[in-house]
Parts: sequence; C-alpha cells; structure tokens
Amino acid sequence: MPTINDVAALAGVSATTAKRVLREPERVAPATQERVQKAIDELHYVPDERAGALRRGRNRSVGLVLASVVEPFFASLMRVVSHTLRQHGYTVLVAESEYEAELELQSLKLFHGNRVSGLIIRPGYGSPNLDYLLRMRDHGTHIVEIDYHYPDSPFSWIMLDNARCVREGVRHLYDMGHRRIAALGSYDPVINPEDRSRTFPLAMQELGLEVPDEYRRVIRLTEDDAYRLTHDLMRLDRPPTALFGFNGSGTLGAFRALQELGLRIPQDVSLLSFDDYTWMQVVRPQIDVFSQPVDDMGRLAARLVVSEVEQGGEPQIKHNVFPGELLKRGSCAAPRD
Amino acid sequence: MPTINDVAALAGVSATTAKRVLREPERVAPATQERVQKAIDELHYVPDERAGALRRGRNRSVGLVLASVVEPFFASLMRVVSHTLRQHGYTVLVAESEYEAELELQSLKLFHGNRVSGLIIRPGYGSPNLDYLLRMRDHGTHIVEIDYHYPDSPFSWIMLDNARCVREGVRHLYDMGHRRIAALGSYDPVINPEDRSRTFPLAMQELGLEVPDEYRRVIRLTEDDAYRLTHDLMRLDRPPTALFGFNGSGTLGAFRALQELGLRIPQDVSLLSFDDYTWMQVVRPQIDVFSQPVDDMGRLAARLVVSEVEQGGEPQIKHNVFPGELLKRGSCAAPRD
DNA sequence: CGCCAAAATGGCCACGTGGCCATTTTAATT
DNA sequence: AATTAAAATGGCCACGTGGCCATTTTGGCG
Repeated sequence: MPTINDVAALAGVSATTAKRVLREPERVAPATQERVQKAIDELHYVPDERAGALRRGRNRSVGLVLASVVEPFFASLMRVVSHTLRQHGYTVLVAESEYEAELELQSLKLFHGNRVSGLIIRPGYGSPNLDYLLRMRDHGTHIVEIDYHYPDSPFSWIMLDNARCVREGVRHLYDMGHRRIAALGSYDPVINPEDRSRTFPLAMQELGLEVPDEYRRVIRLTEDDAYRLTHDLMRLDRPPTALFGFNGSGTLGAFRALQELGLRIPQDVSLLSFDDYTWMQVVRPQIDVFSQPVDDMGRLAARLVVSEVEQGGEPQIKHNVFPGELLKRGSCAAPRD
Repeated sequence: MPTINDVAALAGVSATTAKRVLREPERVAPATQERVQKAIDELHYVPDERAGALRRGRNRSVGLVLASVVEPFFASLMRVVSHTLRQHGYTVLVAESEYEAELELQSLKLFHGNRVSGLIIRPGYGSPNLDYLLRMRDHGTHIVEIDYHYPDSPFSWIMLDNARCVREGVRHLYDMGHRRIAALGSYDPVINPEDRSRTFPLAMQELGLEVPDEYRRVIRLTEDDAYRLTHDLMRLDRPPTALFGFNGSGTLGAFRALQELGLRIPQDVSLLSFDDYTWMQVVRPQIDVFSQPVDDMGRLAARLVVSEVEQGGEPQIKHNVFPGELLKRGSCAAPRD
C-alpha cells in the first residue's frame, strides 16, 4: 500500500510538499503540483484515514446502532443517516441490537474501540448499557438517541410524539365502540423499552378502560413475536376486539395470524398500527397507520451529530419531537357485539 | 481518552507489562495482573483499534456495499453478514449504491481510505468501478462479490443460480399457456447490471418466444421504477399476460400498479417473482416466488472474507452457486385468451 | 549586483499501539 | 552462598499521518 512518502519519492519532493498538494495546494508551485499529482495518480495513492484520525485526534466516523435492520423503518433511517453523513465526509459503522441488551453492549464496545466520534443509537436494554453510553460520552463521543430515549436522558434525542399518537389511536378505537383493546407488546425496561407500550395503559385509563392482565405480555418488536402473541390473544375467552401494533413488522405478524385464524378485519377485529409500509396499502383491507417522517428524523440525527462533533466543546442537548399522522384506511370499524 | 500508558502509570508498571495483561496474561504475575486489571477498570480503558490496526498493518474491519438497504433481501444479508463478522471480531462499514455507479464509487473510496481488509459487495455499474475494485485488490483488500458478479470476475463470488431460476420461471409460465411475458427490468451493464434480466430474453428464445421491444425497458430494481413500468406495460395495445419480477420490492410496485389498474391476479395477469417476503403470503392471491437461501449466502460471504484475510497470501478464488426454490401459491394461472 | 521579503520547500515529532529484544527478579539447585 | 535457568518486567521503535517550525529559493527593486 503506497504512502505519501512513496508519492514524494516518485515525484522527487519531500513528504511535506507532497502532502501539501492534497491539503493546501495554493502553497505549492504549479509545476510541482503537477508532478506530485502525477505520482499520486500513478501509485493510486489514497490517504490512510486511520493514521490521519490517530494523529488529528478525531475520527471521521460515526456509529449507528439500530434495533433491527430488517425493520423497514430502521432501514430507511439508516439510508438517510448514511447518506447525510457521507455528504459530510463521514464513514458509518452499523450494528443492530436485535432487541437484545447483550448485542447492544457488544456493538457499543466495538464502536468505542474504533473511537467513533459520534454515535446515533436506538437505545434501551437496561442500565449497564446506559452506563457504557455515559462513559463513551465522558470520553468524548457525541451521542444522539433516536426512536427511544432513556428517562431523563442526558443526550440529545429525536423522537416521534409517541404519547400523543397512542392517545389518538386509542381514542380512534374507543370512539368506534371498542373497549377491549390489546397492544402488541407491553413495556419492559430491558426486553421492550419503548414509549408506545408505556403510554398505552395510561391512555386506556384516561378513558376509564383497563388493560386486562391476560392482554399484557412483554415481547420483542419482531414479526414472529407479534404473530405468536396475536394467536394467543385471539384464543382467549374474552379476546380483544381491536389490536394496536406498535411497529410495522409486528403488525405484519399479527395480520398473518389473523388470516390463519380466519378472523376478518375489521368485522371480527380491528387493526391499527405504526409505520406506513407499502404492503399495508396492497392488502385488503388497507391498514390504518401512524406514519412517521423518517427521512426528516434521520437527516436531523445525522446533522446533530456532525455539528456537535465539529464544533467540539460541551454538547448542546437538544430534544426534538416529530408529529405522527394517522392515516385512516379501513382496518378499524365498530366491534360486532 | 485513557491510553495503555495511563493504565501502566496508575498500576505502577511499564506499558509493556500493562499490554501483556490484555494479550498474554500468562506471562504476568497474578498480583501484577490484578493491579493492572484494577487500573483498566478504573479508567475504563479500551484499546484504540485504529492505532493497533495501523501498527499491525491489518484492520479488523470489512466493508459491505449493498444495492439498497431498504430491500429486505439485502437487509437480511446485512444482518447475517454483520452477525458473522462480529463473531470473528470484525467491525462492519456499510454503504449502499442505491443502484448508482457514482454512489458505489464514493463508497469504495471511503472504504479504501479506511483500509478495510475485506470487502463484500453487490457490484456492477460499469468498468471504472471494476477498475477501482481491482486496484483495491492489488493493494491487498480481499473482495467477495455477492448477488452479482462481473463477467469473468477475478474475485470470489456467491450467487443464486439465476439462469436456472429464470428458465424455470419462464417455463412455468409457458406451460400454463403464456406467450407474452414481460420482465420487470432489462439488462444494462451500468443502470441494471443483473443476471436475471440478462438471461430472460435467452430463456424466452429457447422456447421460441421473443420479447417485444416495447416490453424492454432498463430500470433500477426499485419499487417505484417497477410500479411505473407496470403501469406502462399494461397500457400497451398488446400487454403482457404475465409479469416476471426480478426482486421483491419491484414486485410490490407491480402489485400496487395492477391493483390501481383494476387488473385481477391471476385472471387478468399472472405475477411471478424473486424473493420470498412475508407480505407475499398475506396478499390475495399469494405470490409465486423463487426463494433464496439468504442466510446461507451471507454467512458464507462473511466466512470467505474472514478466512482470506486471516490466512493472507494469494486469495483462493471460489465461486459458489446456491439453488433457488420455486414456491407456487396461486399468482400464476392460464391466460384468459 | 546585492538586498530582502515572499514564495516554496523541507525536517521533525507525536498520536497509541504491537512486536521484538533487553534487563531485572525469582526460585531451584548445588 | 554461589550459580543458573526461568519467570517477570521494561525499553524502544515503526506504522502513516498532521501540525509546526526551519530552511532554501525566487524575483522584484535600488
């Protein structure tokens, strides 16, 4: 692998002059520039980013920790985050927690070892991991939480207005006459750290409703977990008349389970969800959803990290809330009885 | 950020001894080990991977360049590749080409600058990019192609048996009586470099059929492009009686377009696809697809790269073909006329 | 032709680690 | 107590770059 010294030797100049052609060419005589450029082209020299980062003390790389890259919401987030960061000259290291504390911690360690200068993370999964994040912050990593944030989080974060959406969703179902509503997932700080399931029982309570214990189960927000939960819920003696899915993949699992059980939507059971995925428009009935401005959220996350990293100093903590929009399409209707 | 020297100072030993506690503890006296470990814990010391890589001359990181992280096939691939690489202690840098030459080249440059020791790539998009890959290889990067490979590729690759699948798919439709079959995408070395669309006209020819010029259009393999193409195809004077989608997202776009046009599947038009996505089982009719063993392919890609990187020396070029499986579900039937 | 400021070029070191060799300490043996 | 091998510990340098300061060259002017 050629270094700047090889370039310098080939061009017959010092290493310093060769470097200058890349970073401050106005200080190099045109003829020399040309000679050095020729050597660069000939050797296909590309500066070693690791060595540069080591010397300059700051990496041009950012870690991105998502819950699941298979969830289209996160995939879209990754797309826009990567794209924005790349425009600013940053490399992106990606990892997913797969909704598990252990994997999340592994990813954090890996990224910390790589000295990422920024971290965009969908966090959760318990206080040991929060401690690790705090330590990374103390060591100079700029951290932005997205889609979830620790209670009293000391980091900047970007969130959907989940509480508002959940209340609006529960109200939507309540107004149609639903009283037995089940959520696909109950809150748990480690297994399922997530604001929607935390708000759900409160929103129910505010309307004078209770969530029966038999409806409460802690699951990961995966298609399979939601599929199994739906099967179990609908086989109860008093099954819910409406299901509220908290993410798109979970709703897909629920939809599949309902089909298998021969239950019609919305005649036998109503279905409401988060995340506006295309498949929800091609199934019948189409699914009522809260859509999220993913691209705006991702772009902001990337920009926040870049500006924090580049200005240096104490990070300005910023909290950003985006609104969700309820798209009504026909998967919710009055309950039968 | 603490270094090994800080650890050594705190523990009252030399840097060499401190390092040894991490890499060859059997050479350090138990009492010293304990003291150093305490210092490590206290300072939360984590070795700087960049400095290590610089010194040792080899990075423990691998680049992954995909066409689109929003395509679930690639998302799954990313999941299993990341997971496997992490088990081997490697960090993954991810980028997507978004089906464009320029973005692919940008990603390659970024990764080359980061001195990734391996690269797993869904390549394509013209010879300048191939040249760049060759140069990276000459500089010691171990490259594995996946899902597509350049003709006469000098790299190891992992592919589905696309030619066989396309022939089987065309035959499947032919046997039902279809003669006017359109593919969602025509081959183009830069815009749409992809084996399925390259094989398609050949497979048709072998059955004595021709693909009309008006069916041939070069598109990117995205939902939107396939959506538009489907709209246009079905409005022709002699529209196809069957559509063959070459990837899952494209088929979703086509499905949506057919719905909008009020065309029934399979009565008015048959639909056949690659990639077995869950939504294809919950729409009516369910979609006939070729499923790919994504996890096996991804795991193998990761292992190939790791073994090449770690054994060093001249890479053993290996070509691996995986079979696709046709799942017949009801989206294909005899044409009406 | 000599002077001098500006332009152009060069030298040197540190970033944090890994690998190698050197030195000191320990404990077993005579 | 002297000898010696093994165990334990330490010193030093290079990886490729960025930043800083030092030196040489150039060209305009009297």
